[in-house]
This record gives sequence, structure tokens and C-alpha cells, in this order.
Amino acid sequence: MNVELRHLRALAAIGDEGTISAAAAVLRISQPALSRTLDQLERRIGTTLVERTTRRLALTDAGRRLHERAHLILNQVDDALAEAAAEPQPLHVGSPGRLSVTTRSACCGRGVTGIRRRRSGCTAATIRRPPYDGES
Amino acid sequence: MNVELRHLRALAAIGDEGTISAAAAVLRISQPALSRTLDQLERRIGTTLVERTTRRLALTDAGRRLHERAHLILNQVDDALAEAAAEPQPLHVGSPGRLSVTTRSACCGRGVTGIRRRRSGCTAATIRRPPYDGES
DNA sequence: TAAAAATACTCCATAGGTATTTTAT
DNA sequence: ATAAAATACCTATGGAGTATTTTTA
Repeated sequence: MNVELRHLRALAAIGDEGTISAAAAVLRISQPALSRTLDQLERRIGTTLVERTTRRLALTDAGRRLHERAHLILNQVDDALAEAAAEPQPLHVGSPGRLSVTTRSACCGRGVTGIRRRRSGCTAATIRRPPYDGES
Repeated sequence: MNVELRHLRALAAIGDEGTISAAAAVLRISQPALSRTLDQLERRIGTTLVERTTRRLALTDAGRRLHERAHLILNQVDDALAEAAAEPQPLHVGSPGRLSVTTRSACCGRGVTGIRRRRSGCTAATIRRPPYDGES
């Protein structure tokens, strides 16, 4: 089966939060759901990413590597979507060639430039479309 | 809802192939399925990515931007997964500090620059199971 | 016209939920 | 004893399919 951003978001949150339960809360899904998503990911790539006993949880080497990469990727997805969502016809005010920065784009307040980390803001690629109604 | 790699894979393939039908074939899903995935993506980020009439299909500006980014991201996902899956304890042969390069990383040989056509390469992060026979 | 996209359904795989049990501190 | 992960089971969303209908070069 396929790895999805869902899986990367899971690992990112787990690595950040230190427990599956906490990560689940951040992701706003249940603990069992996240637990399953994690070992789905491990199953799919064929590697243990998280060494866990009920009391202690630690990323393996592979887990640490992927955790870091996952963050990078999720941020890039956020950026890419934000950039794509930036005003369709930019009007080209200001110096041409300069990426006319949109007021703000998509989630998390900040624009597209600031890529730095922030704890438990939106966990990347969450993109709430603005008003944009019609659609269940 | 959330954007997933599924959506990026869709846009990547469509941009590559030039028609939804062809892209669907590459992704081994039906044309309607891909058509839906595309406008799901557009709906979710709130931007038109592909200008389409039944006879001509062209990426919009936003579409072109995202298409390029999508390829980058998909390749990175492939790399990340490959790296994670690489032998757990790398033994550190060779110069330390050097990112022990895995045999090769993912698909498509060339980088992201060439957006031009290449029929049916692997469309990144697709992880096709090898033998791959029975299936309509 | 014909080739491609869009609709209209139907279905089932699976992501996610709740309840409970197991396990290490 | 208790907090956290795992397991079991269930539900429903939505991803994907087939069939059909637009649409435009």
C-alpha cells in the first residue's frame, strides 16, 4: 500500500510530542487511530520507527531520520499549497519578478516565507480554505 | 479536508501526461477517479489548477507552480522512505558525516526541471509492488 | 464525428471511533 | 496503581469502479 501525508503527519506529531496519546490529541484523532496509523507506516516501509513500551517511547535511528524528513516535507507541502493558492492573477504590483507576497496564505497566520517550526500549530498541509462555501 | 500525496500524484501525472485519461492510465486508476481527485484538490486549495475543455488541457499558472513542487515533494518522499528503510545500522563505512547514500533514490532519473513529457515513468512515491499481474 | 472530461450511480475498503485489555512503571 | 499502548469490534466516509452523458476541436 501507499504512504500518505497522513502517515508523515503521524510520525511528525509523535516525534514532537513524545507519546502517541499526546500526538493524537494534537492531530485531533483518537489514540488507537494514531497507534494504528503508525504501525501501518512501519509495516509499509518495512522498518521499525518507534521503539515503544507502554511507558517509554523512543524513535529508532530510522525513525529519527524520517521524522526530520517528514517535517521538511510537510512544510514544503504547506508552502507549495500556499503558493499555489496565492492570488490567481497577481496583478504584478511592485517589482516584477518578485513573488508578490499575498496578504497571508492558508493556515497558520504566517505567510509563505517563514518556514520555521512552531510547536503544534497546524501540522502542515492542513490548509483550511478561506470562506469558500458550497461543499460539504 | 486534507490534501494528501494522492492529490500531488494526480497533478504530477496530469501535468506530465497532458490528459487526464493518460494520467489515469499511468496511475492505474480510472479516468473518472482521477478527474474527481483533481477537482477535489482544486476545491481544497481553492484555486483552479488545470484549465480544461474536453479537447485541450492546460495547467494554469498556479497549476504549473504546484506541478513542479509536487514532483519535488514526491521525490523527496521517495528518498525519505528509501533512506528510512535503508539498513538500520549503516555500519558507517566511508567518511563519517557523509550521508550514506542509498543505492539510488526513487524514480524518474532526472530532476525536477524537465517538466516535459516522459510517458509512464513511475510517478514518484507510488511504490508499485513488483510482479503485478492480475488486476483489471 | 470521435476523443476526452464530467456526471451519476454503486460498492467496499479503510480511516476513525468507542470500549476494553494489556503492560511496564 | 496508573498512565500509556495495544487489541477488538463497529461505523461511516470517501475513494474507486462501471456506465453514461456532455462537450469541443
